[in-house]
Order: sequence, then structure tokens, then C-alpha cells
Amino acid sequence: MLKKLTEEKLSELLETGIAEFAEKGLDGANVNTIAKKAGISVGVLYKYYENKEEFFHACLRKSLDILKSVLNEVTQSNDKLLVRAERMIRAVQDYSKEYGVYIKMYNRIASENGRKYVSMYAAEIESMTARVYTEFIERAIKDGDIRNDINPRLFAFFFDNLLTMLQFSYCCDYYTERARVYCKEDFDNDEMIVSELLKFIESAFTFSRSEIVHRDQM
Amino acid sequence: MLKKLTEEKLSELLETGIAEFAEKGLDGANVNTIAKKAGISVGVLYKYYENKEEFFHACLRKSLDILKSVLNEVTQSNDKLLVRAERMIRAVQDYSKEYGVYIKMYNRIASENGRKYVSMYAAEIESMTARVYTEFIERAIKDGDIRNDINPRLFAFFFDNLLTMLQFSYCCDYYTERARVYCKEDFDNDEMIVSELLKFIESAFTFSRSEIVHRDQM
DNA sequence: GTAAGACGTGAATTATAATTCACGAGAATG
DNA sequence: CATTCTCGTGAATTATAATTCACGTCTTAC
Repeated sequence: MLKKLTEEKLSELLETGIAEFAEKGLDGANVNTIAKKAGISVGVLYKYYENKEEFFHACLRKSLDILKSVLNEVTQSNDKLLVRAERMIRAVQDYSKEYGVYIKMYNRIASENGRKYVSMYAAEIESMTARVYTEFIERAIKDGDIRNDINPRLFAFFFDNLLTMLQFSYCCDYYTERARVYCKEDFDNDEMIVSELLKFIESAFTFSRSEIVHRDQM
Repeated sequence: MLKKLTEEKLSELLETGIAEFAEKGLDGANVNTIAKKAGISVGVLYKYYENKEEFFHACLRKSLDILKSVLNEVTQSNDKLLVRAERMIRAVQDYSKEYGVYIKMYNRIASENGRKYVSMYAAEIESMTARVYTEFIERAIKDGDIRNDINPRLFAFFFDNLLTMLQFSYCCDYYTERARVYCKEDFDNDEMIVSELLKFIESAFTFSRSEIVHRDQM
């Protein structure tokens, strides 16, 4: 059973690795199994990658690059904050099926502890979104689109926290179950999620305490 | 080097296990190492636990029980939502040092995939908070303390998402780095975090769009 | 068409770590 | 005080999975 050379086999190998690592983690996944599933021999895997960990990092990198490019696409726009927020929420929903494994990979490094590379990845990955969100919020404040009594960096942080958890909820077993515990059948109702989350975010960003007429005082 | 019997040695063993599993995960941690660190022999560990996985579950259970009891304590109160929210945020800050390992353990099952027990744990752990938060929001709506145009379960979900991410940010390497990327030095300013997060939550819960006077239109 | 070089193969090797067990040592029973 | 029973010890065993390498096939250059 001899194949010629490898071309997009390499890509397939990475995809197989991603699937396995996403499911079992760096320590849990088995290199021999990955090679077999990818239809190549272990030997050649080691021709391309020094060792298991290096291979893992290659898988991780590919995952993150894909996520970054998707994010980049979704982030590009000059719309108002809430319009962008809605676009992003919908993107999370739409891409969760297709890019679920990559999100799982993201979730995996995110739960690694005590490894030097963790904070490297964090800095790399989060810097982009942090900058984008923060700048956007700053601009929105300057333009008078949203309240001006907030710390843009922190609000960007909270905003991303909500989106991140939403991603996990759609893609990772535990978080999916958790979301179902909270939301019951509404979790399957994409429109409901969009509108309620937008409502939540909109209020947080739009209003300043002092100018409010409390509904319950009507 | 012969000890008598084991008493709170068992507890120490669990704590040692928790520390290791929290750091390296089920697959990454080494049973022999754990036993050695706990000052007992591997053999006796296997007298008490069928195998590594069962031991892991014992560690997990202990972690979760502790977290649940802390949560229970913090959750108990008849105060208004925002007062409770503030108490919870502060609790997250205060307990993050002391209970950091348990949160890491929580983070670990949360990032496990494709294991039957994951959804069991999720249902068990999240049910409690989901019920508490949801009921509380429902009551607040009925009492007219907060807006009534929201889905209580979803808002409870979003609220817990924010708290969960805050916990992770204080306890888990990746999330800490991520928080720092977003918040810079403000992440060390506990009061700042409390007040901004409260501001974020307060608006989300308190105001309904139609009754707002936009500040930027002044 | 053939010899050298390049590359993939997968069984064999090795490393690591889970699990066992023959051996005391102390406690309990008589 | 002897006997038995209980329980901990840690080196030895075994299981699992990472890594290697002797071999074969294909490619290419002449």
C-alpha cells in the first residue's frame, strides 16, 4: 500500500491532528492513531515534525490562523457598534458548525496551565481583538454613539467575554450542556439568542444611569 | 519510612491530586508523582481508588463540592439583584487566590470533550446556579426592580457567562494573560473591575430602550 | 534502462507511566 | 507473647504510546 508523495496529504494530516487534539488534548491524543487516520505512516510524520509537541503546535497554529482570518473578515466594517455586534453574534452562530474544531483547539490552549507558550499564544491571539474592540468603542464614544462614562478597555473585555462564552457554548461539549441548562430549548432558537444578547449588550453600552426613567416607576 | 495509618493523609492526597490535575490535566498528571508529593506510596493510592480515572473523579468532586459550598454561601441573600451581583463579583475576587486550584479543575472538565461524564457534571454543577440566577431575575422582574422585556433564563446565562470568565481571568494562565491584554494595569485594580462590570450589568438589566434619553444628544 | 538519491513504511525499540504484588510492620485478638 | 489480620511500601511488571530505523519503492539523471 504505497502512496506517491504527499501534497495536500500534509494538510489532511494537520486536519486529522486538529480533530484528535481538539477531542483529546495534547497528552490524550495518540500520534500513531493520528497518522493511521490520516492514511500515512508515523515515520513520515516524524520526518516533518521533530516530535509530538511540535506537531501539536503546528495544528494549533493552523487552527488559530483560520480563526484569525475568519475574525478579521467579520470584524471589517465601519458600521455602528450594535450593527457590528449583531454581525459578530451571527457569525459565531454560522461558523460554529464549520469551524467547531478550531474553536475547540482554542479552548484547549485556553485551559492549559503552567506552560510557557500559553501566555505567548494569549498575547498573540487576544491582542488583535482587544485592539479592534477597544478602538472601536473609543471611536463610538468620541462619535457620541454610546455612553461616555465607561472604560473602553474593560467594556471591550466584557463584550469579548460574552462572545467567547457564546462560541464555547456552540462548540464545546461542557459549555453546550451548560447553555442548555440555562436556556433550555431557547438555545436552539438562534434569533432569540441574537436578540436577547443584543438587548443585553445594547443597554450596557448605550445608557448612562443618570438619564434614565425607570420603567418600573411608571 | 513507615507511617501509621492514614487519616487526613487522604485529604492531603486529594489536595495534591487536585493541584497536579489542575495543572496538567487527567492525561498529563502522573500518579506516581502525585503519591510521592503527597508522601505516600502509589500502592496505597490504588488501595483507595480503582484506577487513575477514579482518583481523578474524586479530586474533581472534591473541587466542585468546595466551589458549590462557596457559591451557596455567596448566593444566599435577599438583596436586590445589583447588590447581589456586586457581592458575587467581590467574592470572585476574594476567593480566586484561595480557591484558584478548584477553579482550574472546573476549567478542566469544562474543556474536556467527548467524554460521557462531561455532560453529567455540567448538568449537576450548572443546574444550581442556573436555577438560582433565573429565579432571582424572575422575581426581580415581578417586583418591578428590573426591566420586564427580557428572557430571564437567557439573561441569567449572560450574567453567569460574565462571572465565569472573570473567575477564569483571575485563576487560569491563559485567561489571566488575556485579561491583561484587554485591561492592562486596570486588571490589578479590583475596584475598577467591580465598578465597571457592575455598570455593564446594571445597564443591561435596568433599562429598557424606549425610555432612554441619549446622553450624546445633550 | 539503470544507478543514485529521496522519501514513505511500519515493525521494532524505547520511554514513560499505570498498575500489581510480594514483602514487611504494626494492631488486634486470644 | 504468639498468631493472625490489616494496611502501607516501593520495586517490579505491564501497558501504552512516543520515537527510531532498516528496508523498499519511486523518481530522476545519465
